[in-house]
Parts: sequence; structure tokens; C-alpha cells
Amino acid sequence: MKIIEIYERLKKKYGPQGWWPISNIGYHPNDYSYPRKKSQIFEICLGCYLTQNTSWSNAQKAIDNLNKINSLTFEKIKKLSDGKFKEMIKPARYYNQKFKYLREFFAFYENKLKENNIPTREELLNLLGVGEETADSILLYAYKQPEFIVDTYTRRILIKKNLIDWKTSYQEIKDLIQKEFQDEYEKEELVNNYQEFHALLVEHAKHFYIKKPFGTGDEVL
DNA sequence: TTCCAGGCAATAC
DNA sequence: GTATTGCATGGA
Repeated sequence: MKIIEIYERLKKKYGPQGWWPISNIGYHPNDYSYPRKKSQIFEICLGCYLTQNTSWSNAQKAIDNLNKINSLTFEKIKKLSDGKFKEMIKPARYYNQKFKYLREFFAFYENKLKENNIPTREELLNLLGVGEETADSILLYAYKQPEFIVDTYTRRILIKKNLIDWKTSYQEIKDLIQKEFQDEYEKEELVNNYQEFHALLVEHAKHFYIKKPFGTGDEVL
């Protein structure tokens, strides 16, 4: 089966997912115009760190905490004490680590991103706490760059469909998917479709790939 | 109670 | 380069 076909079937079954959720707006299905403001770009970057190996509901609690004290922008967060910021992001798990990671990101943001610059993938990967998945998440959702995100759910589903195996590398999986999408869609459509496909894989995995054995019941594919 | 979340870095070999 | 482990909250 072609990966594009999986995408089409997921779209038909679940509909547009409206990722990445934004504070005070939430998910925004069929509206690919976000982020619209610098503060929303910043917020997505923050969320990409906070949701690492953490449920979105927990990451969102951290975002909500910051929003409640009116500190969900770079300039406002900068003014928080270390202790207060840690307290706010505590629900997002590994908060001491993520605090350290984010401090480095804020310095990078201050120096390189404040003037509407777009980070390179390499720059992001050089930051502490940013691996391939987080780098691609920031690029795809915050900066609308055509970089597909390979996560554990993507792997589980593609392994189940016998399209890859457990040792296929991140880059190989990413190339496999991007090649099919590049053949199918125009350049301007790639970002929206990458955003949608990744969100759909997560949604589908939540239904059928959480408990062992992986993939039982996903007859939709 | 146990299991699992929209990973990454440090370490060991 | 591959395998293992620490990180350390909250909901199902």
C-alpha cells in the first residue's frame, strides 16, 4: 500500500485535525493560517519541547498555567523567575530538564529568531533538548517549513503495514514519506499536507496503537 | 495498582 | 554506531 493511500483513508475517517493547537483558539480544522503572530510561533516552539514524551493534555496544562498569568510570550516569560517558570511547566513532566532546555532555546530565540528569522534544522539540532522530531515539529508547525515529523506512532503504523521495519532510520522514513508527497502535491501544498498527515497518524494511533498488541482493530487501513 | 504519554542526553560498550 | 537508563506528572 502506498503511504499516500493511508493518508487519504485517515483523512476520510477522522477529518481535518487542526494542528497545532493554539491557546485561546484550540484546534483549528481546515484553517492552515496559523500561527498568525510571533507570540503564536513562540508558543508552538514551547509546546514542542513540553510535549516531548508527554501527553498533550499535560503539556497544555503548562501552557495554560503560563497563559493564566499572562506570560505566554517571549518577553513576558523572560521576566519570570526561574522558580516561577519551573512551577508553571511542572505538569509537563521532566520539568527540570525541560527548564534547562528551554533556557537555551530562549537565548537562541533572543539572538536569532526575534526578528522573524527562520531557524535552520541544523541550528535547532545543535540546541540541547532538540532531536530530529522536535526540530521537525518546530519547523513544520511553528515555521511552516516542509519537514515531515517521524514519531513513534508513525513507526508503529508503518511497521504494521510492512512498509518499514524496526531498524529503519528516522531519515529513511522521512524520505520515504516526503518522496510520495512530493510526487502527489504541489510545493505550496506540502506543508499543509504534512501537518495534516502527522496529526492524523497521532489520532489514529491513539485509537488503535496504544495497548499491545499494536495495531489490532485498525481495519480502516 | 499499573501502564502510558505527540523524546532527548548521557553513558557504556 | 547500538543499547540502556534517568528524567519524574497526571489520566485512564
